[in-house]
Amino acid sequence: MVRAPFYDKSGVKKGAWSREEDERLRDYVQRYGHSNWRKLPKLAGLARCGKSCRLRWLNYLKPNLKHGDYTQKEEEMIMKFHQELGNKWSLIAEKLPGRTDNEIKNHWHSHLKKCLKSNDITTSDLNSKPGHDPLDGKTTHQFEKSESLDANEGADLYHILESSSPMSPQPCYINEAHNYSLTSNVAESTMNCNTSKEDIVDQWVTFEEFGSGFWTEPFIVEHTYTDNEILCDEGLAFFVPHF
DNA sequence: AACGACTGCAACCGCCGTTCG
DNA sequence: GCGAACGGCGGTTGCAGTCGT
Repeated sequence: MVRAPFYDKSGVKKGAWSREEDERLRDYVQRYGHSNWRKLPKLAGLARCGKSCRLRWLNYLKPNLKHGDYTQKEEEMIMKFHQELGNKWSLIAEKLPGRTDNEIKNHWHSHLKKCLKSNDITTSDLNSKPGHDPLDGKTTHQFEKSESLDANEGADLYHILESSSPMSPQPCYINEAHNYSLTSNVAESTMNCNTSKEDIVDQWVTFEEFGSGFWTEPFIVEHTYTDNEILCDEGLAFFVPHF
């Protein structure tokens, strides 16, 4: 899937990163920060160039990153923002917490571009119907899946967006009153919706209190949420059911 | 089972803007 | 003002895995 590791003529290592290199880089950045990427590999004992280290950190090692399946909401957001911003992947990535510009760009080229093309979506389609599924009634392999989720038109949606990777645990807050949790980076935008900060924070407990089964236990949805409850302005909320 | 075509994605490359001496 | 150093960004590439024949 990735380039095989090799050394260029100046002795700089290229290609796939090993687990050991990842650990070295993560340890160094978490301990000392990354004030100078150019000097970092030398100081961290890595045979990589600074750019490579920076890329690896931003796209893979940085905490709070999400990897893997995109939700329908995320895909809609990517398409909408791409219509507005063009190939400004870094700006689009800012709108999707946990996603990197590289990952969004890849996903766009491998999935969404084809969908958009085959469905012949126009800018007006995407902009004129905020909150409405712009691909309603169209069928591609990507969105047939989504449609099946929303089979009951007008009904509340079940949205479970994956949280951070177990490889990079982060503080996670549980709202006992509503049986879901919010990751810290989206709490602000969610609070703007309909709840005061105190209303939420007082009832949260930390992720550590879950215990070790968190990442292996299946999620059970006990409550449903509308689009508006989940998506507020530019922030995404990540819901985790209460155990 | 074998093989070629296709896909997905991590990583590389080169350009551009900013900062600093 | 100028040039070097650096960070950031978007486009592109390489290749393992998957799919189709």
